[in-house]
Amino acid sequence: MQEIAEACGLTKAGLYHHIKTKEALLLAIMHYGMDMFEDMVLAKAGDIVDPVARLRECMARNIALVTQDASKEVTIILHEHQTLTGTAAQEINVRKKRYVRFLEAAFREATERGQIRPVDPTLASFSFLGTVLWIYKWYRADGKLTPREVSDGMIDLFFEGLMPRS
Amino acid sequence: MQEIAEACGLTKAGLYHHIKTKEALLLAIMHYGMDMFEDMVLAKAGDIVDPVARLRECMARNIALVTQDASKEVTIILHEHQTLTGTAAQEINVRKKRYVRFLEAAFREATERGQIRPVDPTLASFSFLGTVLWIYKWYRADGKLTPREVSDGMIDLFFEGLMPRS
DNA sequence: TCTCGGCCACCTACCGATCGGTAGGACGAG
DNA sequence: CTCGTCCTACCGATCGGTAGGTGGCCGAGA
Repeated sequence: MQEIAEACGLTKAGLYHHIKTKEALLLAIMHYGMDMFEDMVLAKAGDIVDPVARLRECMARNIALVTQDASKEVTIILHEHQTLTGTAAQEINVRKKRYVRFLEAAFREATERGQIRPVDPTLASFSFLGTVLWIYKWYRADGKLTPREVSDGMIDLFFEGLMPRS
Repeated sequence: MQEIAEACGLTKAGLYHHIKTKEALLLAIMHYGMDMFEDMVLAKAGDIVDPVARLRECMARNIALVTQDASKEVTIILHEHQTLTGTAAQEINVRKKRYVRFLEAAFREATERGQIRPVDPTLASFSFLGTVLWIYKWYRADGKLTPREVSDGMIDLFFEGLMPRS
Protein backbone atom coordinates (compact mmCIF):
# COMPACT_ATOMS: atom_id res chain seq x y z
CA MET A 1 0.00 0.00 0.00
CA GLN A 2 2.93 2.30 0.77
CA GLU A 3 4.38 1.76 -2.70
CA ILE A 4 1.01 2.16 -4.44
CA ALA A 5 0.40 5.42 -2.58
CA GLU A 6 3.82 6.76 -3.60
CA ALA A 7 3.20 5.75 -7.20
CA CYS A 8 -0.01 7.81 -7.03
CA GLY A 9 1.89 10.78 -5.64
CA LEU A 10 0.15 10.38 -2.28
CA THR A 11 0.94 9.26 1.21
CA LYS A 12 -0.61 6.07 2.51
CA ALA A 13 -3.22 8.06 4.46
CA GLY A 14 -4.00 10.06 1.33
CA LEU A 15 -4.63 6.88 -0.60
CA TYR A 16 -6.89 5.57 2.15
CA HIS A 17 -9.00 8.69 1.72
CA HIS A 18 -10.13 7.26 -1.63
CA ILE A 19 -10.46 3.56 -0.80
CA LYS A 20 -11.88 1.72 2.15
CA THR A 21 -9.55 -1.27 2.43
CA LYS A 22 -6.72 -2.95 0.59
CA GLU A 23 -9.05 -5.67 -0.64
CA ALA A 24 -11.52 -3.07 -1.96
CA LEU A 25 -8.66 -1.60 -3.99
CA LEU A 26 -7.80 -5.00 -5.43
CA LEU A 27 -11.45 -5.51 -6.31
CA ALA A 28 -11.56 -2.13 -8.07
CA ILE A 29 -8.38 -2.99 -10.03
CA MET A 30 -9.88 -6.31 -11.11
CA HIS A 31 -13.15 -4.68 -12.17
CA TYR A 32 -11.08 -2.21 -14.18
CA GLY A 33 -9.24 -5.10 -15.83
CA MET A 34 -12.51 -6.87 -16.58
CA ASP A 35 -13.88 -3.63 -18.10
CA MET A 36 -10.85 -3.41 -20.38
CA PHE A 37 -11.24 -7.06 -21.33
CA GLU A 38 -14.92 -6.69 -22.14
CA ASP A 39 -14.34 -3.51 -24.13
CA MET A 40 -11.47 -4.91 -26.17
CA VAL A 41 -12.53 -8.53 -26.61
CA LEU A 42 -16.20 -9.30 -26.00
CA ALA A 43 -17.59 -6.00 -27.33
CA LYS A 44 -15.61 -6.37 -30.57
CA ALA A 45 -15.96 -10.10 -31.21
CA GLY A 46 -19.23 -10.90 -29.43
CA ASP A 47 -21.61 -10.18 -32.30
CA ILE A 48 -19.77 -12.01 -35.08
CA VAL A 49 -22.34 -14.38 -36.52
CA ASP A 50 -20.11 -17.29 -37.50
CA PRO A 51 -19.18 -19.02 -34.22
CA VAL A 52 -15.74 -20.20 -35.38
CA ALA A 53 -14.87 -16.76 -36.72
CA ARG A 54 -16.13 -15.35 -33.41
CA LEU A 55 -13.83 -17.67 -31.45
CA ARG A 56 -10.84 -16.86 -33.69
CA GLU A 57 -11.36 -13.13 -33.28
CA CYS A 58 -11.77 -13.63 -29.55
CA MET A 59 -8.49 -15.49 -29.28
CA ALA A 60 -6.64 -12.89 -31.35
CA ARG A 61 -7.95 -10.01 -29.24
CA ASN A 62 -7.41 -11.82 -25.97
CA ILE A 63 -3.81 -12.64 -26.85
CA ALA A 64 -3.22 -9.02 -27.87
CA LEU A 65 -4.59 -7.90 -24.52
CA VAL A 66 -2.30 -10.21 -22.54
CA THR A 67 0.84 -9.58 -24.58
CA GLN A 68 0.62 -5.83 -25.00
CA ASP A 69 -2.21 -3.50 -24.20
CA ALA A 70 -3.17 -4.28 -20.67
CA SER A 71 -0.91 -7.02 -19.43
CA LYS A 72 -0.64 -5.56 -15.90
CA GLU A 73 -4.34 -4.87 -15.50
CA VAL A 74 -5.37 -8.25 -16.83
CA THR A 75 -2.66 -10.50 -15.41
CA ILE A 76 -3.46 -9.41 -11.87
CA ILE A 77 -6.92 -10.91 -12.41
CA LEU A 78 -5.31 -14.12 -13.63
CA HIS A 79 -2.64 -14.40 -10.97
CA GLU A 80 -4.65 -13.41 -7.89
CA HIS A 81 -7.50 -15.75 -8.72
CA GLN A 82 -7.85 -16.99 -5.13
CA THR A 83 -6.96 -13.81 -3.28
CA LEU A 84 -10.34 -12.09 -2.92
CA THR A 85 -12.80 -13.38 -0.34
CA GLY A 86 -16.55 -13.23 0.26
CA THR A 87 -18.76 -11.10 -1.95
CA ALA A 88 -15.80 -9.46 -3.69
CA ALA A 89 -14.64 -12.87 -4.92
CA GLN A 90 -18.18 -13.63 -6.10
CA GLU A 91 -18.44 -10.37 -8.06
CA ILE A 92 -15.33 -11.13 -10.09
CA ASN A 93 -16.20 -14.79 -10.47
CA VAL A 94 -19.54 -13.85 -11.98
CA ARG A 95 -17.82 -11.74 -14.63
CA LYS A 96 -15.28 -14.51 -15.33
CA LYS A 97 -18.00 -17.12 -15.65
CA ARG A 98 -19.83 -14.96 -18.18
CA TYR A 99 -16.79 -15.33 -20.43
CA VAL A 100 -16.68 -19.10 -19.98
CA ARG A 101 -20.41 -19.37 -20.79
CA PHE A 102 -19.84 -17.18 -23.85
CA LEU A 103 -17.09 -19.52 -25.09
CA GLU A 104 -19.12 -22.64 -24.32
CA ALA A 105 -22.05 -21.25 -26.29
CA ALA A 106 -19.81 -20.56 -29.27
CA PHE A 107 -18.34 -24.07 -29.24
CA ARG A 108 -21.82 -25.58 -28.88
CA GLU A 109 -23.13 -23.50 -31.76
CA ALA A 110 -20.18 -24.44 -33.95
CA THR A 111 -20.80 -28.10 -33.18
CA GLU A 112 -24.50 -27.84 -33.99
CA ARG A 113 -23.70 -26.15 -37.28
CA GLY A 114 -21.31 -28.99 -38.05
CA GLN A 115 -18.36 -26.61 -38.36
CA ILE A 116 -16.29 -28.51 -35.78
CA ARG A 117 -16.17 -32.05 -34.45
CA PRO A 118 -18.50 -32.73 -31.53
CA VAL A 119 -16.46 -31.82 -28.45
CA ASP A 120 -17.32 -31.07 -24.83
CA PRO A 121 -17.92 -27.28 -24.85
CA THR A 122 -16.62 -26.92 -21.29
CA LEU A 123 -13.36 -28.71 -21.97
CA ALA A 124 -12.96 -26.85 -25.25
CA SER A 125 -13.45 -23.54 -23.44
CA PHE A 126 -10.88 -24.30 -20.74
CA SER A 127 -8.49 -25.58 -23.38
CA PHE A 128 -8.96 -22.28 -25.24
CA LEU A 129 -8.47 -20.31 -22.03
CA GLY A 130 -5.40 -22.31 -20.98
CA THR A 131 -3.75 -21.73 -24.35
CA VAL A 132 -4.48 -18.00 -24.22
CA LEU A 133 -4.15 -17.09 -20.56
CA TRP A 134 -1.12 -19.21 -19.71
CA ILE A 135 0.80 -16.79 -21.94
CA TYR A 136 1.15 -14.35 -19.06
CA LYS A 137 3.38 -16.89 -17.29
CA TRP A 138 6.01 -17.18 -20.01
CA TYR A 139 5.67 -14.33 -22.52
CA ARG A 140 8.26 -11.53 -22.30
CA ALA A 141 7.98 -8.48 -24.52
CA ASP A 142 11.78 -8.47 -24.94
CA GLY A 143 11.88 -12.11 -26.03
CA LYS A 144 12.17 -13.65 -29.46
CA LEU A 145 8.48 -13.90 -30.29
CA THR A 146 6.39 -10.89 -31.29
CA PRO A 147 2.78 -10.63 -30.10
CA ARG A 148 1.71 -11.19 -33.70
CA GLU A 149 3.71 -14.40 -34.04
CA VAL A 150 2.26 -15.75 -30.81
CA SER A 151 -1.25 -14.84 -31.85
CA ASP A 152 -1.07 -16.27 -35.36
CA GLY A 153 0.73 -19.42 -34.20
CA MET A 154 -1.62 -20.17 -31.32
CA ILE A 155 -4.75 -19.60 -33.42
CA ASP A 156 -3.41 -21.84 -36.17
CA LEU A 157 -2.55 -24.59 -33.69
CA PHE A 158 -5.83 -24.41 -31.81
CA PHE A 159 -8.18 -24.26 -34.79
CA GLU A 160 -6.28 -26.19 -37.46
CA GLY A 161 -4.90 -28.84 -35.12
CA LEU A 162 -1.69 -30.84 -35.13
CA MET A 163 -2.48 -33.60 -37.57
CA PRO A 164 -1.81 -33.26 -41.29
CA ARG A 165 -4.98 -32.58 -43.31
CA SER A 166 -5.77 -35.79 -45.14
CA MET B 1 5.74 -19.77 8.92
CA GLN B 2 3.79 -19.99 12.17
CA GLU B 3 1.12 -22.13 10.51
CA ILE B 4 3.63 -24.34 8.73
CA ALA B 5 5.49 -24.93 12.00
CA GLU B 6 2.28 -25.88 13.79
CA ALA B 7 1.33 -28.24 10.96
CA CYS B 8 4.73 -29.91 11.51
CA GLY B 9 4.08 -30.22 15.25
CA LEU B 10 6.81 -27.67 15.98
CA THR B 11 7.17 -24.11 17.14
CA LYS B 12 8.41 -21.52 14.71
CA ALA B 13 11.90 -21.65 16.27
CA GLY B 14 11.84 -25.43 15.99
CA LEU B 15 11.08 -25.19 12.28
CA TYR B 16 13.89 -22.69 11.81
CA HIS B 17 16.28 -25.26 13.28
CA HIS B 18 15.81 -27.25 10.05
CA ILE B 19 15.69 -24.48 7.45
CA LYS B 20 17.69 -21.34 7.00
CA THR B 21 15.09 -18.90 5.66
CA LYS B 22 11.50 -18.83 4.45
CA GLU B 23 12.69 -18.64 0.87
CA ALA B 24 14.96 -21.67 1.33
CA LEU B 25 11.90 -23.61 2.48
CA LEU B 26 9.94 -22.55 -0.60
CA LEU B 27 12.87 -23.61 -2.77
CA ALA B 28 12.95 -27.03 -1.07
CA ILE B 29 9.19 -27.46 -1.57
CA MET B 30 9.54 -26.60 -5.25
CA HIS B 31 12.44 -29.02 -5.72
CA TYR B 32 10.29 -31.69 -4.07
CA GLY B 33 7.47 -30.91 -6.51
CA MET B 34 9.85 -31.05 -9.46
CA ASP B 35 11.15 -34.42 -8.20
CA MET B 36 7.60 -35.77 -8.09
CA PHE B 37 6.91 -34.40 -11.57
CA GLU B 38 10.05 -35.94 -13.05
CA ASP B 39 9.40 -39.28 -11.36
CA MET B 40 5.78 -39.52 -12.46
CA VAL B 41 5.90 -37.88 -15.89
CA LEU B 42 9.32 -37.63 -17.51
CA ALA B 43 10.73 -40.89 -16.12
CA LYS B 44 7.67 -42.83 -17.34
CA ALA B 45 7.07 -41.17 -20.71
CA GLY B 46 10.54 -39.93 -21.62
CA ASP B 47 11.80 -43.03 -23.39
CA ILE B 48 8.77 -43.76 -25.58
CA VAL B 49 10.15 -43.96 -29.09
CA ASP B 50 7.21 -42.55 -31.04
CA PRO B 51 7.20 -38.77 -30.40
CA VAL B 52 3.44 -38.33 -30.65
CA ALA B 53 2.80 -41.28 -28.33
CA ARG B 54 5.41 -39.76 -26.00
CA LEU B 55 3.59 -36.42 -25.96
CA ARG B 56 0.20 -38.08 -25.41
CA GLU B 57 1.53 -40.10 -22.47
CA CYS B 58 3.16 -36.98 -21.11
CA MET B 59 -0.08 -35.03 -21.23
CA ALA B 60 -2.03 -37.86 -19.59
CA ARG B 61 0.47 -38.18 -16.73
CA ASN B 62 0.81 -34.43 -16.28
CA ILE B 63 -2.95 -33.97 -16.06
CA ALA B 64 -3.17 -36.82 -13.55
CA LEU B 65 -0.48 -35.13 -11.45
CA VAL B 66 -2.30 -31.79 -11.42
CA THR B 67 -5.79 -33.18 -10.83
CA GLN B 68 -5.03 -35.79 -8.21
CA ASP B 69 -1.69 -37.10 -7.02
CA ALA B 70 0.30 -34.05 -6.16
CA SER B 71 -1.81 -31.01 -6.80
CA LYS B 72 -0.51 -29.10 -3.77
CA GLU B 73 3.15 -29.86 -4.37
CA VAL B 74 2.96 -29.08 -8.08
CA THR B 75 0.59 -26.14 -8.12
CA ILE B 76 2.81 -24.17 -5.74
CA ILE B 77 5.47 -24.34 -8.46
CA LEU B 78 2.97 -23.07 -10.99
CA HIS B 79 1.45 -20.33 -8.88
CA GLU B 80 4.58 -18.90 -7.26
CA HIS B 81 6.44 -18.69 -10.56
CA GLN B 82 7.84 -15.22 -9.84
CA THR B 83 8.30 -15.51 -6.08
CA LEU B 84 11.84 -16.87 -5.78
CA THR B 85 14.78 -14.54 -6.39
CA GLY B 86 18.44 -14.86 -7.32
CA THR B 87 20.07 -18.28 -7.58
CA ALA B 88 17.03 -20.05 -6.10
CA ALA B 89 14.89 -18.76 -8.97
CA GLN B 90 17.55 -19.90 -11.44
CA GLU B 91 17.68 -23.43 -9.98
CA ILE B 92 13.96 -23.98 -10.48
CA ASN B 93 13.94 -22.24 -13.86
CA VAL B 94 16.62 -24.61 -15.11
CA ARG B 95 14.47 -27.60 -14.18
CA LYS B 96 11.37 -26.04 -15.78
CA LYS B 97 13.24 -25.23 -18.97
CA ARG B 98 14.41 -28.83 -19.24
CA TYR B 99 10.74 -29.79 -19.58
CA VAL B 100 10.11 -27.16 -22.25
CA ARG B 101 13.16 -28.34 -24.22
CA PHE B 102 11.94 -31.92 -23.89
CA LEU B 103 8.54 -30.98 -25.35
CA GLU B 104 10.08 -28.88 -28.12
CA ALA B 105 12.31 -31.79 -29.11
CA ALA B 106 9.30 -34.11 -29.28
CA PHE B 107 7.31 -31.71 -31.47
CA ARG B 108 10.34 -31.19 -33.72
CA GLU B 109 10.88 -34.92 -34.05
CA ALA B 110 7.20 -35.50 -34.83
CA THR B 111 7.36 -32.82 -37.53
CA GLU B 112 10.49 -34.30 -39.08
CA ARG B 113 8.88 -37.74 -39.16
CA GLY B 114 5.87 -36.21 -40.90
CA GLN B 115 3.53 -37.30 -38.11
CA ILE B 116 2.21 -33.78 -37.53
CA ARG B 117 1.93 -30.59 -39.56
CA PRO B 118 4.99 -28.33 -39.45
CA VAL B 119 4.43 -26.12 -36.39
CA ASP B 120 6.67 -23.90 -34.29
CA PRO B 121 7.92 -26.29 -31.56
CA THR B 122 8.11 -23.48 -29.00
CA LEU B 123 4.54 -22.33 -29.55
CA ALA B 124 3.33 -25.92 -29.63
CA SER B 125 5.07 -26.58 -26.30
CA PHE B 126 3.56 -23.56 -24.59
CA SER B 127 0.17 -24.40 -26.07
CA PHE B 128 0.56 -27.91 -24.61
CA LEU B 129 1.63 -26.49 -21.27
CA GLY B 130 -1.16 -23.92 -21.19
CA THR B 131 -3.77 -26.58 -21.84
CA VAL B 132 -2.36 -28.83 -19.13
CA LEU B 133 -1.16 -26.46 -16.43
CA TRP B 134 -4.03 -23.98 -16.56
CA ILE B 135 -6.11 -26.80 -15.12
CA TYR B 136 -4.94 -25.94 -11.60
CA LYS B 137 -6.82 -22.65 -11.88
CA TRP B 138 -10.26 -24.11 -12.54
CA TYR B 139 -10.33 -27.83 -11.73
CA ARG B 140 -12.07 -28.83 -8.49
CA ALA B 141 -12.05 -32.46 -7.35
CA ASP B 142 -15.66 -32.10 -6.18
CA GLY B 143 -16.84 -30.74 -9.53
CA LYS B 144 -18.67 -32.44 -12.38
CA LEU B 145 -15.63 -33.62 -14.35
CA THR B 146 -13.52 -36.60 -13.28
CA PRO B 147 -9.74 -36.47 -13.78
CA ARG B 148 -10.18 -39.16 -16.43
CA GLU B 149 -12.75 -37.12 -18.39
CA VAL B 150 -10.50 -34.06 -18.31
CA SER B 151 -7.49 -36.09 -19.41
CA ASP B 152 -9.23 -37.93 -22.26
CA GLY B 153 -11.02 -34.81 -23.47
CA MET B 154 -7.98 -32.55 -23.42
CA ILE B 155 -5.77 -35.10 -25.19
CA ASP B 156 -8.42 -35.65 -27.86
CA LEU B 157 -8.83 -31.91 -28.42
CA PHE B 158 -5.12 -31.16 -28.52
CA PHE B 159 -4.03 -34.01 -30.77
CA GLU B 160 -7.09 -34.58 -32.96
CA GLY B 161 -8.00 -30.91 -33.30
CA LEU B 162 -11.32 -29.14 -33.70
CA MET B 163 -12.00 -29.52 -37.39
CA PRO B 164 -13.90 -32.50 -38.78
CA ARG B 165 -11.61 -35.03 -40.49
CA SER B 166 -12.14 -34.64 -44.18
C1' DT C 1 27.68 -51.75 33.86
C1' DC C 2 27.63 -47.19 35.06
C1' DT C 3 28.40 -42.50 34.11
C1' DC C 4 29.73 -38.54 31.96
C1' DG C 5 30.37 -35.27 28.15
C1' DG C 6 28.84 -33.66 24.00
C1' DC C 7 25.59 -33.15 20.48
C1' DC C 8 21.24 -32.49 18.46
C1' DA C 9 16.33 -31.38 18.36
C1' DC C 10 13.52 -28.29 20.04
C1' DC C 11 11.62 -24.76 23.27
C1' DT C 12 10.58 -20.02 25.64
C1' DA C 13 10.93 -15.49 25.03
C1' DC C 14 12.01 -11.98 22.46
C1' DC C 15 13.69 -8.72 18.45
C1' DG C 16 13.23 -4.85 14.89
C1' DA C 17 10.70 -4.10 10.73
C1' DT C 18 6.74 -3.82 8.32
C1' DC C 19 1.93 -4.61 7.83
C1' DG C 20 -2.97 -2.54 7.07
C1' DG C 21 -5.25 1.20 8.84
C1' DT C 22 -6.62 5.70 11.45
C1' DA C 23 -7.22 10.18 14.32
C1' DG C 24 -7.01 14.78 13.77
C1' DG C 25 -5.49 18.71 11.63
C1' DA C 26 -3.84 21.78 7.52
C1' DC C 27 -5.09 23.98 3.46
C1' DG C 28 -7.05 25.58 -0.84
C1' DA C 29 -11.44 26.21 -3.59
C1' DG C 30 -16.09 27.73 -3.91
C1' DC D 1 -17.59 29.23 6.49
C1' DT D 2 -17.54 24.71 4.63
C1' DC D 3 -16.31 20.85 2.11
C1' DG D 4 -13.31 17.69 0.13
C1' DT D 5 -8.35 16.45 -0.30
C1' DC D 6 -4.38 15.11 1.60
C1' DC D 7 -0.89 15.40 5.36
C1' DT D 8 1.75 14.29 9.92
C1' DA D 9 2.01 11.20 13.28
C1' DC D 10 0.73 7.34 15.14
C1' DC D 11 -1.63 2.58 16.30
C1' DG D 12 -1.78 -2.60 17.40
C1' DA D 13 -0.86 -6.81 14.98
C1' DT D 14 1.88 -9.62 12.52
C1' DC D 15 5.94 -10.49 9.89
C1' DG D 16 10.51 -13.26 9.35
C1' DG D 17 13.99 -14.48 12.32
C1' DT D 18 17.06 -15.29 16.64
C1' DA D 19 19.49 -15.65 21.42
C1' DG D 20 20.02 -18.65 24.78
C1' DG D 21 18.65 -22.18 26.99
C1' DT D 22 16.46 -27.35 28.22
C1' DG D 23 16.20 -32.11 27.88
C1' DG D 24 17.07 -36.56 25.91
C1' DC D 25 20.01 -39.75 23.49
C1' DC D 26 24.46 -41.95 22.32
C1' DG D 27 29.12 -43.34 22.36
C1' DA D 28 33.54 -43.41 25.11
C1' DG D 29 36.03 -44.39 29.19
C1' DA D 30 36.57 -46.37 33.83
